[in-house]
Amino acid sequence: MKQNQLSRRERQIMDILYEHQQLTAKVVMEKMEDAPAYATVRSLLRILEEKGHVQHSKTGRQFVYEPTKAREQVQHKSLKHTLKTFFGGSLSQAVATFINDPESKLSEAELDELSDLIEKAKKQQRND
Amino acid sequence: MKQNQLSRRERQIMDILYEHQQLTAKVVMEKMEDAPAYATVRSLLRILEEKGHVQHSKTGRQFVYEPTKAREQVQHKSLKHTLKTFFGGSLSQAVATFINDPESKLSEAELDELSDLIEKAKKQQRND
DNA sequence: TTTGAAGTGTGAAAAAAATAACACTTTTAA
DNA sequence: TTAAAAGTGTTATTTTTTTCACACTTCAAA
Repeated sequence: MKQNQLSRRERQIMDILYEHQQLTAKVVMEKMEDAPAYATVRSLLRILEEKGHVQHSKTGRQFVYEPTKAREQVQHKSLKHTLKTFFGGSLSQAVATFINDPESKLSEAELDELSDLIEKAKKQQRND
Repeated sequence: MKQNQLSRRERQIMDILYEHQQLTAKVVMEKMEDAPAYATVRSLLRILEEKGHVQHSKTGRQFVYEPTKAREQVQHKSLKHTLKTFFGGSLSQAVATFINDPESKLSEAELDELSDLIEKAKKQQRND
């Protein structure tokens, strides 16, 4: 089976693992929406491991699972997909949506950080 | 079945529809990776319509499909999910990743647009 | 040193998803 | 005005996913 074609449950678990990096089957289960039985979660983790998406290490008698690919390798791809699908590929459109959402409430610190990033990028560009 | 629990193929088709807004079954098929038979794509579209994710109108004898929910209603949610899963919920972390990627090559115009957005957000915040 | 608590492994049944054949309908152009 | 081209609708089969019961293993403490 192809790498990217995760099923619904597989995707759900991978997202949880990427968010938290290292978890036991039990904790994964607790974080799942509409969680199935514990045995089921373990099965899914084992399948994900067979497919090479996940690896485990032992801590005492427990298995601790984590994604095999570093978050960094996946995050950019995921962001790009969201931008492509919903924002015509435009980062600024996405930022605008986010900023304008009353829920998001960016802190002043975060806004400053953003300014810095953009200033740096502008300078970078002038030097090319 | 629950709204958000789209299957792999359903998700794939919805993404294509959100990206392009209005498409016939044939064009959806062309845009699918590992596309199945035409009949299959039509079936999936009909299922998505039954579930309320998609609607169609007739143009001549063709059906033209589009998502029922406006892109705007969904895009923010999608972005938020990506930020949560891969960037600890931080917009600036995501922007940083994107800017630093050599592939992304933001235009000067886009950088300016971003500056503006952030300036406005800062002013807005001071007035709260 | 044994028993039970807390883990993991296996395999098979049930449910859901994916696929496509075939029947039906509408349009168009010969 | 008819036939064939280009659509859509239905339904059944196959494949994949999801589920979990039960067997097995390991550790810890009585």
